Amino acid sequence: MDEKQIQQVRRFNRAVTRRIGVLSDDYLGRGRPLAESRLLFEIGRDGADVRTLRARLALDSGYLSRLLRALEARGLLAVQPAPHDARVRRATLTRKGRREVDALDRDSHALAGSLLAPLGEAQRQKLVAAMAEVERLLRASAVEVALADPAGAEARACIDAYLREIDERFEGGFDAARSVSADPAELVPPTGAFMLARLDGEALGCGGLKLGARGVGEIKRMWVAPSARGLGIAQRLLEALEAQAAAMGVRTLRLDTNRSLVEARALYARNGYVEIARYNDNPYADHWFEKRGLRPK
Amino acid sequence: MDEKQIQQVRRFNRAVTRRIGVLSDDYLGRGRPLAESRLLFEIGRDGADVRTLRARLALDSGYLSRLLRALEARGLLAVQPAPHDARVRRATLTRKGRREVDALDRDSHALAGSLLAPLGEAQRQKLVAAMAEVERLLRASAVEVALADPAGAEARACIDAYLREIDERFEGGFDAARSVSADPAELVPPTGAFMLARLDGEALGCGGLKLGARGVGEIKRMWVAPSARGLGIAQRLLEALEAQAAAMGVRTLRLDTNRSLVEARALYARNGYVEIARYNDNPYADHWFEKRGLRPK
DNA sequence: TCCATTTGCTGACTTTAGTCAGGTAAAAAG
DNA sequence: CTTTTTACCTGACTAAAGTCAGCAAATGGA
Repeated sequence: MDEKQIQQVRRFNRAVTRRIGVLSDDYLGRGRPLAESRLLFEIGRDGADVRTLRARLALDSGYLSRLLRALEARGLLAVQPAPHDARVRRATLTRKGRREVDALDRDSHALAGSLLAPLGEAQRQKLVAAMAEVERLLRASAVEVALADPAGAEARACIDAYLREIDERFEGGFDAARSVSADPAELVPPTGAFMLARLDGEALGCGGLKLGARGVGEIKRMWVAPSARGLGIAQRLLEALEAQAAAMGVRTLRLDTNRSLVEARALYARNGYVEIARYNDNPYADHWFEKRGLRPK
Repeated sequence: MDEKQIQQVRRFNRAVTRRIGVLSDDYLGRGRPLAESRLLFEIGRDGADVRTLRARLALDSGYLSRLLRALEARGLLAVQPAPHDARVRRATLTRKGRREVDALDRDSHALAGSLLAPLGEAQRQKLVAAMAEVERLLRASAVEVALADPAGAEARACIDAYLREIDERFEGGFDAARSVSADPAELVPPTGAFMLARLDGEALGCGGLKLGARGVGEIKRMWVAPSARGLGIAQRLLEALEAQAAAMGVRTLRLDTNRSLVEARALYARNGYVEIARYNDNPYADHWFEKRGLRPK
């Protein structure tokens, strides 16, 4: 990795945590402990389960409980058992609590404004654009790709979303029964593998690998959530699948795809897949690709 | 101000404080209080005066003293009177302290690397470029422009730097005695005004205003430190001087400039100054500008 | 039905961060 | 040669943040 790049990231970290960190502590403190402000903010207008809050704010159970009691005592929120499971408790803001959150919101707004205010319009636009880019790429960098159980809840959600999407995009829709199989049961060792991409624990992409005979494997079920496209996630899923395939003895990877999936074709072409003749009778496929010469690293 | 811009800044703040803020606290904590880590880092390999540390870290005198004692007790640093002034005390790292800072340094390096690692080279380059842009513009946004005493230490330093620079840049050098006067004494009310631009308390730009007869004022001593150019500081100094001039009854602003100061001419042209005939006998001036119709807002 | 697990709460801590009111020595000002 | 200011330190606080062990209710599976 380039040393200059790392130096720039470090300068950025220092500059931004100083400027923004300190400012937002001041702004959002509002005379109340920061942890309480963050908690109010995180509960938000719709309320939230205590366990969700614990996970999102990474707080100790005891500490969080105490914070909730303190805010409850001041009439900012109420905690009740959740309807579906009485062990779980749900925190909701009172009217007074919502007013407080509104005030926090205004402060956060003012903080953002105070960063932009000294700049001229041209500089503002540049700053905002650069911030959007940094945010986008930090999101991309936080995505984790890992092996997962294709029968698990997250995997099923991804696969369902994938099937719904191609049913919409393919001319004439899509019926899994008429296509080539890729059951969850096939996508586990020793007959295959399955990868999930997660951001902050939420699954937003997947890809499957199905092993065939004589060192040939097939890529199936490649999908990325629409909200997360353009972050290079498909690329990383593909790389992970290739590495996994190679480790499982695959030397040649194949895949088929529909003419409506333009981005997918571009992805495969970029990664050294070349178009070949039809190798299966999948009625939904219009293009067939192959990449030879995979090696375990 | 554009609401969308503010929303983007807020999203950025959230994303960055979550991703980077939390990460760097974890990384740089290293089992020791964060304040101590920051202090070690700030002392650095060359050591630093205690008062400098106090200013840079914005710490209470007593608190800082205690932090220094704690690190001293663990043999990480030594504090001695400074040679030139025995009230001032200078903190320097011991060998053990330097090893600690090296470790912190490695961690910070690793943190930066961990942000870049999941990305491909193209994304990395984009991220690093966007970070540099954000950092640059946040610096610009943190610059404060305010009236200052032109005889004060900071102002004198800026004016001296200005004179040295034009002595270098003008063909044949520059001799203040042969030019039009702009003594500090003239640049205070009621005969003038003086503005300083500061970043984190450090002066890095100035501009003077000298009042003449019949609502005519003259801009003098416009200068920005080379390290801070390209941030739009001159623009903000000029705007501040114009506002001040208008408030003091000026309706027409003039200035002269040397042919070697190309950026300055562009600045004035951009701001509605039009070139006029020679209005003084300054031997160093090659261009004369004027802006009419100033109004107090 | 019983028992392990999950979820959240309480009490009793510790550590970290930060503030404030003096006090002392050195240097600068008068 | 005083007086004032500067720079730093110490002691005595407080508030915020966080940790840990143990407990009790609800739940789900054996």
